[in-house]
Amino acid sequence: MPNSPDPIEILIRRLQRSAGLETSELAELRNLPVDVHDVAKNETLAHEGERVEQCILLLEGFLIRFQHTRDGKRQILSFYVPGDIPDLQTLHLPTMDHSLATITPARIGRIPHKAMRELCHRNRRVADALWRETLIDAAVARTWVRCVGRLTAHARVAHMLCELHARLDAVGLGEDPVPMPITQADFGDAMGLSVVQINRTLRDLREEGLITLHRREMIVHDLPRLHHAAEFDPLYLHLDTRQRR
Amino acid sequence: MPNSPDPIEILIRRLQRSAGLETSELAELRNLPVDVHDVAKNETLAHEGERVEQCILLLEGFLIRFQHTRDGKRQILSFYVPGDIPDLQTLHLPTMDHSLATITPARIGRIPHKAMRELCHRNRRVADALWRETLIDAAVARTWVRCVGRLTAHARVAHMLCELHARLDAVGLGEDPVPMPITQADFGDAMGLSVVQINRTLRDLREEGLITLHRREMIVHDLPRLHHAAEFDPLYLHLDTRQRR
DNA sequence: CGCTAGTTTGAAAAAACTCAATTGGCGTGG
DNA sequence: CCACGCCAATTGAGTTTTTTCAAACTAGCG
Repeated sequence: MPNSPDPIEILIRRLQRSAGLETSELAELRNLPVDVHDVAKNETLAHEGERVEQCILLLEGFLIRFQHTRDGKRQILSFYVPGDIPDLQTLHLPTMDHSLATITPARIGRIPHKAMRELCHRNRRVADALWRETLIDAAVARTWVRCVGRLTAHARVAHMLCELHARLDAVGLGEDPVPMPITQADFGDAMGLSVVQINRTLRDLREEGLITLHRREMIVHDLPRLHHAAEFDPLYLHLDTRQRR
Repeated sequence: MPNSPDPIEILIRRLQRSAGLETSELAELRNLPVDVHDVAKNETLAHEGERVEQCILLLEGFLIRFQHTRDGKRQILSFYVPGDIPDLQTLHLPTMDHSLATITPARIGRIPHKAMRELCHRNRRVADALWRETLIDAAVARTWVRCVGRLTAHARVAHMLCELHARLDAVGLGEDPVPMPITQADFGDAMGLSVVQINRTLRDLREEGLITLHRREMIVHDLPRLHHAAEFDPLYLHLDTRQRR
């Protein structure tokens, strides 16, 4: 795996999306202890019910958060892309109410809760920036509910692709071809659809000239029409602080 | 409408679920300015896209949070019961990415963001307790995704009833008959089902001897079997800090 | 070169939706 | 006090969407 940039710089870039932190605050962030690991594909990083003592900063690769049903079906609740902190909520809810797993080989940084809590208590602006990150994570989950509950299969799949594209774009991975190492089975478990339905929907989207998915990469042929098909409004991602709409 | 207890006491009781705040911190909370209003049924309190400057503390009645689809369908994202703070996330994401409305006559307290932010910056334990509340709200949304995405209609409806029961019970409203002023159309919009399907599912649950819904009240005949039918595990509500499971 | 994970397709079955009509409860105005 | 009107609940029936099952196909990888 290629050398990543300094993990803390990835965190800083994320928080600077909204926070406008000062030099002294950046210095504090740079003092955080980060334990970097490489993890294979399909490894579970934290199990539902488990109590965790550190947060994960995703440096490279893709993660999913999921729950199971009694009959063994899986519901994916979010995808995580580089720069995300998938379990930041454990800072105040240390018991996992879902599981976290890799879907690609990944590089992660672990930061102990203790260090993060101390930093938050020393510096309210950093705390607020982190709080804000957890709120965006929540906004994504809410919009996911609308997507699964009320959109057609066609719009649902398009919506997920729009969201992933927007979030990847925000970390500089939005240029064609966009990395999209997500199997059709994963898409199905994310949108509450069967693999068969996902396959047919992706074929429709391809035949409409919106996107092509091939070899773990996506080419977006017509983003405005894809957005329209998905009823996608990026407001809920709160990607910048400037007022929209 | 009958006189409520002091609004701030309702907030304090909520935060004390987990926080164990000290006398001085309670005094600070009691200094928060709260503007109490009565609101009629079916009033929208905040619209998607709007920027808000205060938080709402729900004192009496039920609220919903929802989004629309292009063809006018509605997806309810959460129900709120007395004691909840339905838009606490606006403290750091002031632009609403969904709407908030009453489904019953309600009494609400409005607390300016400014006062809450100042309190949070003076007192990190209060800030952490509020942060934790927003994280639980997020956990509820995530579990809602699993519910809508992967459970059968039968389990979905049962799950929603379990959640409402558990949350109402946590604020002392869980004794039979449980207040449940939610129409079948609302249930449908919440679980991504049609009214017809909700009606038939509720009939099934009644015929199985699990619950009776009548005149805006619910009687729970067999809570353990209802939990089982719903695949309900209250872990995600993080209702107490003691370790479960 | 063969294995495996993932994709693709067809066809029948199941779940849920829509449409349409009816019923019931309750508040309001006469 | 009763009739009307409205909102909500209920039921039947036909249709649509999506699932399930089964099988074939493809591509990367050891």
